Amino acid sequence: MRRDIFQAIADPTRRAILSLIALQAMTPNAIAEHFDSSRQAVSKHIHILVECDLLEQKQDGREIYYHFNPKKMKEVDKWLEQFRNLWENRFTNLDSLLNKMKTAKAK
Amino acid sequence: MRRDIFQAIADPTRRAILSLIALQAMTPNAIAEHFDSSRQAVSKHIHILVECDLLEQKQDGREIYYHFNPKKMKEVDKWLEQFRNLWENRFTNLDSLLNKMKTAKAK
DNA sequence: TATATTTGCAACCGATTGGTTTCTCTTATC
DNA sequence: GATAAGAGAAACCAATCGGTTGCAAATATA
Repeated sequence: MRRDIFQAIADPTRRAILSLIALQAMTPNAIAEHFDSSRQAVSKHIHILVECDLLEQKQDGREIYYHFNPKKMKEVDKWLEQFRNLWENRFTNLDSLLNKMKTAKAK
Repeated sequence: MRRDIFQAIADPTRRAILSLIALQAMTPNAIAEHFDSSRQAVSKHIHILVECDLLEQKQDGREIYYHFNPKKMKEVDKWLEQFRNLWENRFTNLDSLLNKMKTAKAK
């Protein structure tokens, strides 16, 4: 099943894993030590993150190092783009323009 | 139950609703017309978006207009901040710095 | 070679999710 | 006043989620 990046970052544990891996590549065991749940539960989260390309794995003997893939995270930033002008500059967006026109009409 | 904004934007229908409302405030019926599922299903999505402050409602007679709240969406942008330098400028982040040090050591 | 470590995979389970249908309430409209 | 329309609330349901335990495979290490 194909995973969605928005679904991937919906879980707080997965967001915490991403914050960890973004600083340094780690093995599943090392990651799991940071959480209360079992290694297998963490491993399932990692699997989901790999499925949607947020993490990449590099085998080293019997250990697997998981690396963060920033390019994929960029997709969320890209989606946010449509809203960014709404909180950065409220006077240039279409909504306030329409409101202005309505107000002008009403007078 | 308190909702999480990341859980709120995890659903594709809810993301589509947000994109709609960001352009113009709308009533539940008007929103529901854009989707295949029932009005009640869409209404539940709206309810979730209101719960986590992504939407605000303004009553007008028997109609309710839902408005987009950009400030709340800013929270996602804030969370992305920790990853932004990783895709914008790979040479200033800690990871590549450590890699450089490792490479230097190996020589 | 025997044993320990690291990891993934499968089965199972209760809670949550997203959908439906049905109902009630409020507000226009005839 | 009677009827229609807009919207929320509740009950129900199949599917998915996040967790667990148990097991198998591959790789170090004694």
